[in-house]
Amino acid sequence: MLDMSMFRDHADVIRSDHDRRGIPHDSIDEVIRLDGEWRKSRYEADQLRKERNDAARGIAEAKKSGDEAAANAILSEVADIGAKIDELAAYSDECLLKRDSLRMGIPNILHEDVPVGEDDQKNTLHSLHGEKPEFGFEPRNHNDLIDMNGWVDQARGAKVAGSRFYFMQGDLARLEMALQQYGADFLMDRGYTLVQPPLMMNREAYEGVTDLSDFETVMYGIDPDKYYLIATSEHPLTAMRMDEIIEPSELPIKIVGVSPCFRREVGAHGLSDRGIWRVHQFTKVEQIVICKPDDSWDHHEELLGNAIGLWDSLGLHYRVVNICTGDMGTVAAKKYDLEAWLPGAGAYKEVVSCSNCTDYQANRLRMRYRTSEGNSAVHTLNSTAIATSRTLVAIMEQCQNEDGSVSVPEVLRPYLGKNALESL
RNA sequence: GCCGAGGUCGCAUAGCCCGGUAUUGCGCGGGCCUGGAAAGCCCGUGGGAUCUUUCCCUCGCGAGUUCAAAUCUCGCCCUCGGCGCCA
Repeated sequence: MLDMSMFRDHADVIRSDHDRRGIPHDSIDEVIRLDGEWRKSRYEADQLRKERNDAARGIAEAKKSGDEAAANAILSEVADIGAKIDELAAYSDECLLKRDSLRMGIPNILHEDVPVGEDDQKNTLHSLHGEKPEFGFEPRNHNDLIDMNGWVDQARGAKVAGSRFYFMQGDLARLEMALQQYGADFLMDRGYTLVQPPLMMNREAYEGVTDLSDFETVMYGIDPDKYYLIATSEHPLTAMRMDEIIEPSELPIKIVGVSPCFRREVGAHGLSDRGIWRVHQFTKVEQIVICKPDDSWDHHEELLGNAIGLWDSLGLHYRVVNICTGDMGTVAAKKYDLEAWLPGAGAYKEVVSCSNCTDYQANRLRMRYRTSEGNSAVHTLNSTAIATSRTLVAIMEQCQNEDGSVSVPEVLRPYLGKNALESL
């Protein structure tokens, strides 16, 4: 959510950002109008409240000196003031509520480096990493590899839960655990604190960190308790400090979170999605930074650097892209994706997403830090380190052998105690 | 699940019985003092509006009673403690 000062003093910045995104200005104008209405009615109600408070003080004085007649005189003068205040207050509350629910839907201001374009075809190449693997045979896609090795039981996953649920088993499950451990160790070495978050959140906290439409398409809701299963540990870990005023000495807060992630994946179907590339549940090692506004762009590059260091150490081939305006979403001001090469699919596909959300989440979460000029919103950033299911797919496809076995990346061998994944 | 206690400004606290301007300490920021510091003293330290001067709101949340609610009434949420159940 953008700060109100943006609408009052720099509406032109929001308008030109909407132009870059190719969306209309209606909501901006309406927010500004409602803000004016709110301020006006709020001021009038405040004046009436002042009258009432003055009268109440007068009555208190009169009663203290035993002058009942004077007290009653004041009382009759202000008899109907309460009703007037209620009426104005109801109107001003309504304006405020409308203003802010509209404001929640207005996206963050994009960084100037964000390329303009309508969809992911217009994302720009940032860098290429690792060697594209060459095979002396026709490489298989990961779905064939998990089937022939018995590593994932999709049919029984569908039976006990539903489509896109799965049982992961044997050496692939061991590799999954190794990735979690390795990813967490990698980031702890770089000064990040390991945190395991709650896997469910309440609505209020969740609204602080995500696009509202995600409640329909992404998150699972748990009734009757009104909880939501987290779609990523970014959500609880960012909301962790909501409603807090953070001492500057605590900043930057650097966290590595490890958790299962739950996603409805509404609308995703099709043969190309078979396997574990797009599933309802996976585990993710996530990087989180909460910092002072002036430092956030440096931290954004740091998070990208960590992801690159981690993926380079796995020996995989991938590229980094700079996400364009049309592919950006509501919350981030700038986003890099890492896209791993999948030889079986013959394409680069998204495995890491690295975002600077500036003060957008912090404003909604009322998450501030203390400065000598008062309290000011912090900036929040997040980046995938390892999304296990997709990393497993990249490893399977890039490190596969002709017999269908899969070589384990060097750095993971100590965690598994073997050099290749064996079939079940 | 049952019983009990509690939720007040960044933290800690007083006020609640008996309705009438949110108390004090710590921390933090600024100032005075100093060669410099410490100590001491003074001011500030939640949100908002504003004619820049003042005003309004804020005591877990919401309703009610009242001229007036941190304070009284009702409902809800959360935390802590005890008991029960439990990986």
